[in-house]
Amino acid sequence: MEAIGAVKGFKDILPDETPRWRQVEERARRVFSSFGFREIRVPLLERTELFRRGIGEATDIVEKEMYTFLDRGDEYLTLRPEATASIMRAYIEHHLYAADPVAKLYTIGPMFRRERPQKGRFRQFHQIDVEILGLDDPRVDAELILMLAHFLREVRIEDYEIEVNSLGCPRCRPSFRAAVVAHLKGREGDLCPDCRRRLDTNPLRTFDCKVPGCGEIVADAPLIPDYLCPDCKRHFDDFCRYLELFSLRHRLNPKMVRGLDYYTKTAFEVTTTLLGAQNAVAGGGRYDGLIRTLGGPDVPGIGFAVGMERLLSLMPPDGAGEEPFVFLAALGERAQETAYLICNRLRLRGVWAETDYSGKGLKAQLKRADKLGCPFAVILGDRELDEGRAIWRDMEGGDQRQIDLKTLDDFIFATYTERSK
RNA sequence: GUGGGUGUAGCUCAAUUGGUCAGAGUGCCGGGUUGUGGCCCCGGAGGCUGAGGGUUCAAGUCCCUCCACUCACCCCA
Repeated sequence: MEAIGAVKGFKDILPDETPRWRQVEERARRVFSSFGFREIRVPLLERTELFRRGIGEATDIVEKEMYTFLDRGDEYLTLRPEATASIMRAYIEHHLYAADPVAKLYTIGPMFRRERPQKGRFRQFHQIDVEILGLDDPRVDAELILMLAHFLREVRIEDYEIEVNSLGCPRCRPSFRAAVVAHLKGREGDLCPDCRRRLDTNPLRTFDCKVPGCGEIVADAPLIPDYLCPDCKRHFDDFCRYLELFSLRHRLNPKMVRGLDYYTKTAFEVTTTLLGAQNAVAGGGRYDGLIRTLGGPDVPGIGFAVGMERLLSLMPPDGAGEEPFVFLAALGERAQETAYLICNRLRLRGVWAETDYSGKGLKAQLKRADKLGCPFAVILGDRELDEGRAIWRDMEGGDQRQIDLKTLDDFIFATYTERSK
C-alpha cells in the first residue's frame, strides 16, 4: 500500500517540538494576562464574506490565498487566513461592547493561506493574535508595543527591529493617495507590470515592490507622514513620544504599508534579518473603521499578530526535555507483574514511571532506562521479590541500595517530590 | 502563478571521466558481561538509488517526462 503524505504546506508538530510550542504559549498567556488581556477562541471556519469585507477585496489574501469552498451548495465558507476578522465578528455578534467599553483579547491558533511554501511560510501556520477594542488613545498603541517587546524578551528573542509608521485615516489618506498616484503616473512606463496594476487598485503597495526600477521611482515618492491630517499627526507624534518614554528602540519607516486594507493610523512590524526572505516575525496596527465595516458599532481597535513558526525558529535552543522519573526493570514473570503494578500505581500518583513489557534481560532494560533519560531505576528480580525488597539505582552515579518493597511506593514518591522542588 | 536547487538505509550524507558502487556515520536489534545503562569492541537487520521512459555492452551517474521537497520572486506572521 502506498503511504499517504501530509498536504503540501501543512506540517506535523512532532513530540520533540511540542514542549517549545507550549513554552511560548504559556509565556504569551502570562505576559498578556498581566496586561489585562483575556483569551477568546473563535472558529477556524467563517463565511467567506467576513474576510472579503474585513480584509479587503483588493488584497492578495482575498484575491488568491484563501481556502474557500461551497458548503453543500448553498454558501461559501473560508478557512480563516487571519484572526482579526473572526474576533471582530464575535465581538459584534455577542455585543461584547455592551458589557464593557474596552475589550482586550487574544487568541492562539492556526491560520490558512494557500501560498507557495518556503522558508518561514506555510499553508497552515500559527499566530498569536492580540486585539484591543474601544480605545483610540496613542498611549494604548505604545503600550501594546511595549507588551510585544516584553513578550519577545520573555521568549529570549533579541535580534529584531521594530518599524513604525502611520497610515493616516479616511480623512487624510485620499490626498496622500492622490499625490502618490500623481507621482507614479509621471513615470508609469518604468514601473513593473504588477505596480502598473496596483496604480489603480492599491497604489500604496508599490512601496513594497522590490523590483529595482520601481524602487528608484518610489525612492522620491511622497511620504505618508507629510500628508497626515492634524489629528493623525498628533496621534502619531504622541505614539512615538510614548515609545521613547518606554525606551523602546524603533525605526520610523515612512514607506511601510501593510497588506491588509483595514489598517489606519499606527502600523508596525517586527522584523529580523535571520529569517531569510520572510523577515516579519510580528506585525499589526490600528483599524479604527473595521468594526463598523463589519456591521458593528463605531469602535476603534488596534492589534498585532505574531508568527509562531517564525518566532520558534528565532528562539535559542533550549533543553526543554521531558523524561520519565523512574524505570522499573523486572526479571522473571512474577517480578514483571509486580513492576507493572508499581509502575502504574506511581503514575496514578503523578510520577512518570516506565517499565518493560518484553521480558528482555536486565542489560537491555537498563539501556532503555538510560535512553529515556530516567535519573533512577528500580531493579526487581524474583530473588528480591522473595526477600521483600528491591534495588534502587541512581543512574547518574550508579549507586545502589536496598529498599523494602512495602515502602517502595512511598519512597519513590517522596524522592520525586523532593527532586521536583 | 513564475524561476533556481535537490531527490541514495529511519536520520545526516559518500560513491573518480557512465565500468563490483550500492557504502559510511548515526539510530535500531543482538553479543562481548548466564542479573547492571553510558565508553569501547564485534555482529545483524534495513535501500526496485523519488516514479516512468530513453541512450548504452553497461546508468545512482547522461537525456526526457512526471512527482515530491526546498529556496527565491510575489506577499505576509
